[in-house]
Amino acid sequence: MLKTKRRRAPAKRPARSGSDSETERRILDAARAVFIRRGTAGARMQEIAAEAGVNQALLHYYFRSKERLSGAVFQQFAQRLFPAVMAVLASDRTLDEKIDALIATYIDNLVQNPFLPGYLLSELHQQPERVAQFLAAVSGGTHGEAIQAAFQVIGRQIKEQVDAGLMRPIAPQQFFINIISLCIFPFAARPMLSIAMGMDDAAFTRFMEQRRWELPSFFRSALRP
Amino acid sequence: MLKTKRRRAPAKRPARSGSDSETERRILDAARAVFIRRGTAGARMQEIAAEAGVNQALLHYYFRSKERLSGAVFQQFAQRLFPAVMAVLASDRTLDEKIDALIATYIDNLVQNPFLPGYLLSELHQQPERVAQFLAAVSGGTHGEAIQAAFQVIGRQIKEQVDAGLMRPIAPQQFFINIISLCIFPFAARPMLSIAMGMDDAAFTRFMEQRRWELPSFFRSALRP
DNA sequence: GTCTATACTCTGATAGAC
DNA sequence: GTCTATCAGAGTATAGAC
Repeated sequence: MLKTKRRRAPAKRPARSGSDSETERRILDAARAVFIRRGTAGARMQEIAAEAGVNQALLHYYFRSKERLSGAVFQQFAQRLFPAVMAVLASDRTLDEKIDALIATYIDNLVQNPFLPGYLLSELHQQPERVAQFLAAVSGGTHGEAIQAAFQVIGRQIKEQVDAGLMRPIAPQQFFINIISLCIFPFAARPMLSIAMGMDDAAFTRFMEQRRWELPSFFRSALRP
Repeated sequence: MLKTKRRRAPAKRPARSGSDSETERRILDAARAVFIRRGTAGARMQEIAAEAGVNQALLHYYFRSKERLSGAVFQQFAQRLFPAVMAVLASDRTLDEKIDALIATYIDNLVQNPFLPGYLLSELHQQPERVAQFLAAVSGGTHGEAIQAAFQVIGRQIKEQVDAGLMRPIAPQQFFINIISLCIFPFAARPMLSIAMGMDDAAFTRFMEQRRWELPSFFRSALRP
């Protein structure tokens, strides 16, 4: 006998033309919360339904499948931080100003969304198909050209500083990754740090406030000639 | 009618007295590989069995449940890097020597286990019960006293340098987290970086070689007065 | 110790009433 | 649009032969 085809054909979908319905928004909010704390693989549709205060069938009515729902959530999260960072990189500010702005942008955003790094890193680590989705989400059709262009600008600005004897040479990639490492890692590793250093929530908050203040000079100092 | 009790009572377990059997080792190797690439929630016992070249029943013969198998794997990974780092922190080297040794220890180990950070961060992020297990694994009965002691030593060493006018002041926690951020984050974020900066495997390797070489002076420079 | 066959539970998804 | 009831498949775990 034949195995039944894995899943049925697509069917009607809610109009979605005008504004998203209140219910749809509630479901998305709940989905964000649950996917972020369990990861896509560990999340249960039932838990999302309960958190949204609706029943499980409605999730499928609005989003058709767990796959699509998790995709929608990932998409939103992937776009959360990137545009602001790109705006800074591509702006016409000086390199020093960009350093300050990058650190402020990252830390201020992540204090609002402390679990974003853990979620995104986990998803990208565990689900290779997310990689393409991430690229599409962040580059919005530009195929990463904007990113490469931004790096060229940074590279030029670094060279100017180096030639003027104001900075030691560093590859733009190392420059950028040093900044985001210092900003993002403490959030991604928060559970580990909480253990190793005995930090409760309040201590972590104080720690990040101090960090937001000290990082710019730490980083600039590192690049003095 | 009664619902049957969730799971049966425990039963016999393999002797495990002497050396681990060849099969048990093969299963653990396969489990490590699968858990690291799918995460605990996303891993399938069947995939582990296939990768080990045995069948699924054997996994339960040796490890009784997915829960225990994943616990054993997590335990091993949690201990992988920590002892070496603690040894450096607690040694009687100078602060400068410790900086070099920490960076070398982290990067050399992670080059061998590039997916370790992503796995550990994901697990700790998604499974709160892992937190206690992690603490137990890394502190091996010392209840974190060794960690706190190591931080006190670092704090004292920093103070000596500061008093001698050789270093700008920094909290030991910020000092340590700066180092591990710069070392660990690029591995944890490798999928993201590969996209954003168009790095293939070879490029990433070159990038980390350069980094291993440059980070010590970058970091020391950051702390110059 | 290792295998095959199977029991049992969970979970995503659908049908159909309202 | 929303709910209840239910299905079908996936997934873990066990029984029992060898």
